[in-house]
Amino acid sequence: MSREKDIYEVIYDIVRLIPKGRVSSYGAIAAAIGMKSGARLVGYAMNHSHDALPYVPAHRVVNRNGLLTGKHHFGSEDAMQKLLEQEGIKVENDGVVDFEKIFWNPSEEISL
DNA sequence: CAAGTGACTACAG
DNA sequence: ACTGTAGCCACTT
Repeated sequence: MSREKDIYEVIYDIVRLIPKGRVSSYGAIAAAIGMKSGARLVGYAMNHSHDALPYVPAHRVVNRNGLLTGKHHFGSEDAMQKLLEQEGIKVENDGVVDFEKIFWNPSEEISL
């Protein structure tokens, strides 16, 4: 347990910064923190996000295709889709509708 | 120190 | 178009 902020915590912060009604991709977040090829790390971090506090809206994070690849980790396969729909995001065939339109780029927010 | 893991991404067949 | 394999990074044991 390092006193320093682990990369995971940084990822959690990014995910928490995702505004309601928007979604982001693992690769985008990874690139935002400087690991443009560390998409897997983001996914791995999300897996631990269940212990992260405050709550991490991991349901707003999808793969590059906009597919709810991590829905299985929410306990119920419909849980993630349900959460997204509650935020006004339409989900169809396990994929976010208009993903490119509601896509939130963390790099732009972080650079600010 | 080395090997294993994972909610990804890209390229090849 | 779809399936399979490889590369990638940081953390854990």
